[in-house]
Amino acid sequence: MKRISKDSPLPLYYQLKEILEDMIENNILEPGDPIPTERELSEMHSISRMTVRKAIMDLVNEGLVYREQGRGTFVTDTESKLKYQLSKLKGFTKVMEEKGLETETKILHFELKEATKKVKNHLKMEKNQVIEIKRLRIVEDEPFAIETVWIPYDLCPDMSQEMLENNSFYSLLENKYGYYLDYAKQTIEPRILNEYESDLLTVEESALALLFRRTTYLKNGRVIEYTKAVYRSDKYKHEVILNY
Amino acid sequence: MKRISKDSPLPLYYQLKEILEDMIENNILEPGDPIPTERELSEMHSISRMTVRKAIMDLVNEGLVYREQGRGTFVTDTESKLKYQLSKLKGFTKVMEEKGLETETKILHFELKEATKKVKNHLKMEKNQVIEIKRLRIVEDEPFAIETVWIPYDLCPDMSQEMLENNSFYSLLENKYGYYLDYAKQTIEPRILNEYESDLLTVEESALALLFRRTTYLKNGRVIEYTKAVYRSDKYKHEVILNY
DNA sequence: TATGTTATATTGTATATACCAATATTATAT
DNA sequence: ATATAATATTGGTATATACAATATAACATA
Repeated sequence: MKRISKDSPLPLYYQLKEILEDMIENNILEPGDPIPTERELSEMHSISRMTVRKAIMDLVNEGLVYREQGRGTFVTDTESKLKYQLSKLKGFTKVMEEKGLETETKILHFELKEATKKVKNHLKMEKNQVIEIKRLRIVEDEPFAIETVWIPYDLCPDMSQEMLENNSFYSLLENKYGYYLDYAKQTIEPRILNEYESDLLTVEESALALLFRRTTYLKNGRVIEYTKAVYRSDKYKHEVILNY
Repeated sequence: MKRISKDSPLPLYYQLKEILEDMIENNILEPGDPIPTERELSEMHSISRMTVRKAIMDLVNEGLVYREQGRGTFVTDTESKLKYQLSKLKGFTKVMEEKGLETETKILHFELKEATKKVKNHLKMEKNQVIEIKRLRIVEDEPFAIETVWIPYDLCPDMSQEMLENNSFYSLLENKYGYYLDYAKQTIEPRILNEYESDLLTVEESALALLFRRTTYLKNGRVIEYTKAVYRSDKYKHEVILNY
């Protein structure tokens, strides 16, 4: 097992957090299991109990464990973990992956072009160049959604079709460009498919669908994408979790 | 201003938290403003810096303030507060109220009846009696949505139409019955209105709408309501915030 | 004027310690 | 066998202290 190093530049509480996260991730600690007590962890790793508490409180805030005074600290059960994760911003591929579904993406269109006024507005940008990408999302060999994404050219000047074919957009942003995602505003509307769309999605014309519009912000405040996506409604039910 | 009492049964950090929350609520501390430094608060209230930190860290986790090492602690700006609040479970009236819109509710139907199998399933209950309520939601004098709610009779045996006419459902649950709401699962689908619905909503027949199905859970794990609601889509755009 | 340095203020991390509160367990009395 | 009391365990609150990391302002120097 990983151990805590006092020489590491990482804070001690953070190292402990990682250790516990790993154990939960790898099911060494299973949902419902108690984790070692504060005093045990403190002795085990030769760090103070207060430092242990800091690590555990972080995990509580992240929803991985919960505490009961007098009883102990326990790994959150999967049901509640799902509840926690469902209101998070995640890419299409990742969402489907977590449901155990196989996905495929066909890029229908990849173009560097002048931004229309509307798109510029959504992207809150000065310059005029945007990358426009149209993709067909396929789940378990069935066409599922049509996405059109606009990205400010100056934020990803060397983005290519090939890169997108081999990586998810969000992972590119994080790993290649070093951007930190913050949040997205999304609106949902009902929609009747036009001929082009129903054709691509292999449903009868004028079928019902959901239209999502999403504007995604980086930590630095800039808009990194504006996306319009139509999801066929016969195969897909949009689900959200609302916490009180 | 409120002061901290060492004799209070409430923890010191909690009292400080309330004081700061009040100051933010009443705009004594405005969005973007720095709050007093940890050492200042520590001296002002004669409590230790660590206790001050605990109070502030709670506020950070609740999204009311954010911290920058070396600079200070600042009141979250309204934009981010909105972002934080939008993924919360709230009643219809409260949501509209916060947007500054006037609402009205007409109860179309209030009945104690046998639950159908589907409803029983959604409510995860043993007994058969449910209260079925149908309401027309009106915003700024325009019909907006039609809601049908099913509530397990045993959880609210003395619920009456009159009570609902004078209070919001969620506030009744909290204040009259002492139930604690936990979270809700909600699905969203596109829908074409039938004659009855389009009539009530005063839109042309077969207009587009959004159908929400919501199952709400209490802290004790029981389902308190199953709701189906159709919202007209010409006046209403459903908006959600996704955090990364 | 520009640039690097120093001082200062702020939050962040970490320890040691003490006692409190809630719960679980064990021992005891009936 | 069952209730009650005592004890141990576990997380919760609170203090005092020291040093690290970061940001800003003041200052010195080329």
